[in-house]
Amino acid sequence: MNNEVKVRFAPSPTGMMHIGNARTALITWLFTRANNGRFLLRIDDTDQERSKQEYEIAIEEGLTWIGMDWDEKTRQKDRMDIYNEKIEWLKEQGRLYPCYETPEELDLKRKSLLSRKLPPIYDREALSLTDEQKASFDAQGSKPHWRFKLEHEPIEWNDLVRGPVKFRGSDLSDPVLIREDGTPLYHLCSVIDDIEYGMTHIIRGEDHVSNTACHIQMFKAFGAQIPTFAHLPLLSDKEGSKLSKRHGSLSLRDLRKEGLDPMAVVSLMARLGSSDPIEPFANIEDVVKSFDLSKFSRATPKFDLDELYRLNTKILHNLSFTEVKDRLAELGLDKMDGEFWLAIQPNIKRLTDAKEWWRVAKGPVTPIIEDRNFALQAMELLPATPWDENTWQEWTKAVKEQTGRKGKQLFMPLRQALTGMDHGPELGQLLLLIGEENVKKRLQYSPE
RNA sequence: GUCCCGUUCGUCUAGUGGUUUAGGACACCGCCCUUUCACGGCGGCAACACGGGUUCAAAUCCCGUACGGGACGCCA
Repeated sequence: MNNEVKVRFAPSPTGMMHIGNARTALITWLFTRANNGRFLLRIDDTDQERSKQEYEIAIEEGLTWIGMDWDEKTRQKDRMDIYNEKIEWLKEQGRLYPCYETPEELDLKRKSLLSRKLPPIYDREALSLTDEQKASFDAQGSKPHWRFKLEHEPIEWNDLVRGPVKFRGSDLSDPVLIREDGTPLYHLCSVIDDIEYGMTHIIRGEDHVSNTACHIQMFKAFGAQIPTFAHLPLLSDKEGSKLSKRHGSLSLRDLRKEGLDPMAVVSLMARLGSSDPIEPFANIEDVVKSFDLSKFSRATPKFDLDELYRLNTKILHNLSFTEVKDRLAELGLDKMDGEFWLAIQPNIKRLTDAKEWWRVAKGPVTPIIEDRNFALQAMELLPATPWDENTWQEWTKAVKEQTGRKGKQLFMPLRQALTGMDHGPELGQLLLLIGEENVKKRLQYSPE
């Protein structure tokens, strides 16, 4: 007997890991780590039709990318024996009953109820089937699907996010637990695994709230202890409507491809919708330390990509060269060194901007020269190599004395000639990175 | 359609009937720093969805409306 916190994240491998899903995953994980608990990654792949291994791989990649890990991993596909065993037990308890309606018939029933302005809840017709009727269906070769018989009693729990939640059993349809082909469905597998793996807390999206009502009765039916539940609101888009995939690249894989730092994603997702300020974090351990599930609100937070990029910029501005070295290499900037990185770091918004400054230093650059004589004059005054950190000052001082230019009149033409741009990193540092050859070439540049 | 949830500055939120000229963070704007941009420092702007009610007193309690979300699958 121990009180160790045990939590799982249970995605179904039926699509790419979406930012909304990643948020739930991350919060679940942070809660576990903040409580020194055990984290289980459970692949809910009972839907053989839609589950794909490539998605399972993408999920693991995505989670790993944002810094998550897991103490254990399981796959529902591999646990069919256990489910079948529990199914038999449930049948013996009389909590499972066979139904012979076809999907079309059920659909018709729902539509009919809806048109009478009634909630489309299953009418339990199969419950009153006689043994003869069932035998007749079986004789005709009809295979039943099986529903869990809910008790029509109040269901209540204290949700860690939503507070006290109440349901009436009669407001819910008896959930189908077994398909016509005999395979178990989500509700069954999920509850069994939650029991078998000793989950103490179930943290998931609020799309599961009414499922929880059913699940609580299933936990009871199995004689298991009921875990603590927490249902997080789903994210909405900037405008406050449903987060849709149309709105652009919102899968973890896409965000990664965009060159975002995973800590930007973590920083935003760990704080969005909570009363703690959204701030850039350099490492996930600090996020764990400050994590508090009770600070999350019931309201639907808006997800704004711009906010993610802002955080990304701030995080980038604090990364040391060793931390970005590999990622720069991935961008083809394997020749960039620490000195270069330090010079351009304050001027980049995204890591990919580094490529632009590399180009500015190494060329090709189209210099902007409005006064050719001035540029040539400046070139004549260039100090002899080797250059060092004082060279810029020496040079501009000489140019100033010689030409009488000062301030913006002095510096802007030099910047434009050297970089072809009117903004950028400190020229003193840039000068060294561009190098004598390029500097001379650019100062002598003439169009055509 | 039915049930459930939500709605406080642009955004995330604090606030559980009087302590509130509604607080913070980010964004935005301004100033300073900087012989560019960025970084940094300082300051400013800015909100209780709407309508009723309860109360001496309401962002806070109740009812309704609007808007948004969720659920109502032999998906998870």
